[in-house]
Amino acid sequence: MTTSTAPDLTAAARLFHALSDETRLAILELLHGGERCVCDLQSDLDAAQSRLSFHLKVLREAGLVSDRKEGRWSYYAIVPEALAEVHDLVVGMRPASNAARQAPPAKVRCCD
Amino acid sequence: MTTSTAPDLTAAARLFHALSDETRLAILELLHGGERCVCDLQSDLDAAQSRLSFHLKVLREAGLVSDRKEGRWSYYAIVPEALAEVHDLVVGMRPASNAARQAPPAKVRCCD
DNA sequence: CTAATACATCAACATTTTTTGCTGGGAGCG
DNA sequence: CGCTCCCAGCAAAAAATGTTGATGTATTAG
Repeated sequence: MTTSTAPDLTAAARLFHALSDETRLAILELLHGGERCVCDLQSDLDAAQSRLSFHLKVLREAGLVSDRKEGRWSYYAIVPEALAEVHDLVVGMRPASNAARQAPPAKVRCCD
Repeated sequence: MTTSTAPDLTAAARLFHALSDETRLAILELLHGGERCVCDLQSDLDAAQSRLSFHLKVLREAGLVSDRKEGRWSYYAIVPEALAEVHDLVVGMRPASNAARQAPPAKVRCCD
């Protein structure tokens, strides 16, 4: 109820930040089809291993992907819940449909 | 459906980047209720004018907000279409529901 | 055990992004 | 006009990011 639409800007910013890089979006795109190990991504994206590791870490810390170790491989996958959260954030931003023009009326001084 | 899921990562990254900053998210939150002039934002966010100007520029160039000049004020407002675009991007990322585990099967060498 | 593979992590750098302070222009008031 | 207010833009400093190469640690093969 009182839960105004102020859902922790910091967390939101972190999520969007994780999505704000081409390499990371490319990774997510590859993960779209399902789990992948780092070396797969490495060859598909033709990116240095340490670079991928870095970006995967960002995605992981943002909660957007999960990692699972099996033998000597690490499999990464998208965390649907995180995307759902992003989804909700975006939806929550839409102006109240007919968002009253906030009446910029007879103002003489703006900031008092 | 030739619409491959590769909708220009660059454009997507640019949009998400604009959303990846707390100040900018705070601005959007204020604009949620409708149009606002810069000085309103300035007092509400307690941020330096030039700082706001900078962030508003980022949001504007990303197409997320529009600006309208009236008298000596500049009113900014959310561009719903842009949010819709972001929305679509997020939706398009969801793994194919039961995303086949991509079968990480009997591998001996990973990257050939 | 030794060697090779799959990854994470670290330090050093190059780049980019933000912040801050200042300048200037357009708009309205007295 | 002269003055004040609103706001964009720029230069320099500060902070955050991404890249690269090297090193370290499990895990598995021979």
